[in-house]
Amino acid sequence: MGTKERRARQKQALRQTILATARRLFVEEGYERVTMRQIAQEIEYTPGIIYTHFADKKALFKCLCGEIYSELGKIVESIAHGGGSPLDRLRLGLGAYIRFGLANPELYRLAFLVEAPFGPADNPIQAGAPAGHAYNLMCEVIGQGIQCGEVRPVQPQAAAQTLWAAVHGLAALLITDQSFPWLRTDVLIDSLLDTLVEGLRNRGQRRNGRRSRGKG
Amino acid sequence: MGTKERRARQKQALRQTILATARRLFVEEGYERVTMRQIAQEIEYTPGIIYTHFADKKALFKCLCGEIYSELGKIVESIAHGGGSPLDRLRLGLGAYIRFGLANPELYRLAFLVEAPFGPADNPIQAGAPAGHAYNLMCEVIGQGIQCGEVRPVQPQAAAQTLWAAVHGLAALLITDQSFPWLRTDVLIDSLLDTLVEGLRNRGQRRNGRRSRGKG
Amino acid sequence: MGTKERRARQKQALRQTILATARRLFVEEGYERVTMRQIAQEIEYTPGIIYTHFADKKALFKCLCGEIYSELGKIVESIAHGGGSPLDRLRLGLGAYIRFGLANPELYRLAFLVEAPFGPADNPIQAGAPAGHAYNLMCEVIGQGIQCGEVRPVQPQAAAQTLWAAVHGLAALLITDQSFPWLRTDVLIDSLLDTLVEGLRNRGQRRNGRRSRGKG
Amino acid sequence: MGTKERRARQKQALRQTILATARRLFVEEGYERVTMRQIAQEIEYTPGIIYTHFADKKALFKCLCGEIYSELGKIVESIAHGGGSPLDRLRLGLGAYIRFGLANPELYRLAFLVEAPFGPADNPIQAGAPAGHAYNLMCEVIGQGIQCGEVRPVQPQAAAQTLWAAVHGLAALLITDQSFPWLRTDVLIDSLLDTLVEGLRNRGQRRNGRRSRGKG
DNA sequence: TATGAATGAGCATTCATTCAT
DNA sequence: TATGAATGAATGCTCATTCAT
Repeated sequence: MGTKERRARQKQALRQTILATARRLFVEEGYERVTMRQIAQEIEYTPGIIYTHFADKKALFKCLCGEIYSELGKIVESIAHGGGSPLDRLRLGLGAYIRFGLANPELYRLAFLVEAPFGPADNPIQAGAPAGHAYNLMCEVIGQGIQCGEVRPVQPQAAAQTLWAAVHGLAALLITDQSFPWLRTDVLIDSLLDTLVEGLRNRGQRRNGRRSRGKG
Repeated sequence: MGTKERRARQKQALRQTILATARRLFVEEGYERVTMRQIAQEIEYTPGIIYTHFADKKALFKCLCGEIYSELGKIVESIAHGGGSPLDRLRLGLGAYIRFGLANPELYRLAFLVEAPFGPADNPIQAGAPAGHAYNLMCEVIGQGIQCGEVRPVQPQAAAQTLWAAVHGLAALLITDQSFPWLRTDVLIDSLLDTLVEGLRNRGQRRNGRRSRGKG
Repeated sequence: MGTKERRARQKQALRQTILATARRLFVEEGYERVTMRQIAQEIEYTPGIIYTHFADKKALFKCLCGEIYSELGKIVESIAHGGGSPLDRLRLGLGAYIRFGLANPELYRLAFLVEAPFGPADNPIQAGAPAGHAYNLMCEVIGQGIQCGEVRPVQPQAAAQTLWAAVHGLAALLITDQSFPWLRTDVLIDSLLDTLVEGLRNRGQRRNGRRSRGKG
Repeated sequence: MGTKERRARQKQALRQTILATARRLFVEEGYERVTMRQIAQEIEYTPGIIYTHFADKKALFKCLCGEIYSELGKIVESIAHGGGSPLDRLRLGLGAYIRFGLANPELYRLAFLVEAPFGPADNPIQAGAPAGHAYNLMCEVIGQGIQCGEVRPVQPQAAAQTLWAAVHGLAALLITDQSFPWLRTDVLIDSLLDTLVEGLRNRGQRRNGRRSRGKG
């Protein structure tokens, strides 16, 4: 009989409803200001029901974060694994990162801007393989760029952290600070990526840097 | 009567004490986790006294934000008005921005990270003239750089917003995400500024770009 | 139909399982701290099932108490009916009482220590015929002791109540107060029984009773 | 001005009211079943007020226990320090103990029968100097009795623990089990004390006491 | 018979805020 | 001006119990 299945499906659906509602509220109001009662009320259940799906408020929040890190990680990876020169792939990946953040401001805020209730120990950002993996990929790609002479001889890790910081900054400000007279998003993204990529590019004074020679 | 004056002075002093204490606490623990009692206890008064200076907790917080925007703005300005080539001044200013943020993670967090209990409507960031002024200055300096050939022909506003975003990103991540295995702060700041400045520098194919000539 | 019987048997079995599990849990954690869910989980059923056997938590608890009084009563009886002089039987019975209590601290606690959710009105201790029976036996044995000259001429009821109180006290304290630096259980039991039995013993009208002779 | 004093007095009065009410409720219903709300309602204040006098529910309870241990300890001490032979003093002290328990059944219940929310670590019974002191005194008095030949050669600690257990048992049962057909309190106390004291008394130091002869 | 989703009342505790003094 | 007692509403969370299936 399908009774069991239907029940399981319904339970899953409710779980999703809880997650979606919580996600929205956390984003709108911040972790601390959202109450379990509020979430319950929004989904028209009693608070207790949430505890049949998540151990506590923190667990609910963590679950949301996990989802997001995973999504973001996958996107970046898929691009970094694609074709093109290292700097091209870097540019694409960073662009995808920002655009994902801007396309999902709630998620991005949730994952990187909402004050997390985590101690440094159980921060899912590093525990989460996907995010860590994406970071490692960036280091790799930068290393490849250096080897093939496309990228200045920088420390790959420093560069990777730098690049991440920069794109995070743009995403964060655009999401957070909607009252500032920002230029068009496309313009800003291009401007940032131009600056970052050109700032990393090997200008090949001594060697045969492709670009500079091609242009010179 | 000097009595009145003395009283006014005392009141001002108390107000400052409250602000200083609140700043420290908000920063150490976050807006939500700081209680009025905590502040009062720290200054060795009763909670009620705070309400003779500020309407409520939110008002106290807003007042602090205003102060911070102002401080940051002044620092950046002072450097941008100094000597050196445009890119040099830019680099100095951006570095000062990050370093100020990292030296005062508390304030920075307070001013730019989301814990604020503000809706987008009453965010004091837009009201803050000082911050706006610093932004205008950056545009100006970039314009000067373009004119003297040191900087690629970019749109000054786009570049200014881009640069701010990048340095904000680094400050924000370093402050927020203490569980990530960051490299040394100095290395990261230099790496970021190198990338940004080089990414903006005119590679002087025709003219005498300082850097390329010095190295070539 | 054997079906009906089997069902009845199964239901009985489940009831026993519930009782056994509840007994263990109540004892390990106390009435208030045991939850119906906990019991249900332990027997691998859902909480609802308990309500098909017992009206509510209180009823379940009462049922357990009844069982316990009965067990204790039987043990004491069996010994009192055995052989030996009255004081010997008394000593054996009292010892058995304490040892039963200490061997089943859970049950003892359940039956005689205050965690019960009963008002004085519906305390099942008075309803428990078995316990009462054991008490009557004690009076009888003491009477026999007096008659045969082994026991001082005391009021049998007073002595019986006294003895019960004393052994109860030791059992209760040892069970309840595990933080006190008690001596070895055996030592304490012997010490108590020595004192009680000697305190009751007739000091030798026929034999060389010390005191009476010393005084005479 | 007496304002401060009056306030202090009022605060003390409220504290006493809280203690008295809590004591009554804890005794009537047991620690777990009493809620802070209940106490608050009873004294016609909001729950918060309790927390201005006691850190939490546990602290409130501990405070009550402390009071009781102290009272009991003092009573026993004062008697043990009085005049008379060791056994006389012992008898008086034990009697006082029971009578205090019966005269203050609520307190006694609170201190020794209510299921305490303490781990073995922070049980005030041993931390509490008064109770511990009383116990030491008993050992001492018993030791004196042995030395002067009034008491059988027993292990003082074992005897002390035994005696305490016995009187506790009587107090506990009389308080707890009001439905049993107990004889008159006086009769029971005398009966118990007779048995205990005679059970401890040395039977014929100079002559042929059974035990001493066997050993001598 | 047994499930398990769901409830509703309740818990200890916290805190911004008020107000008589 | 400053106090501090007191409030009232809220918070995260728990649990005995119910009931459609």
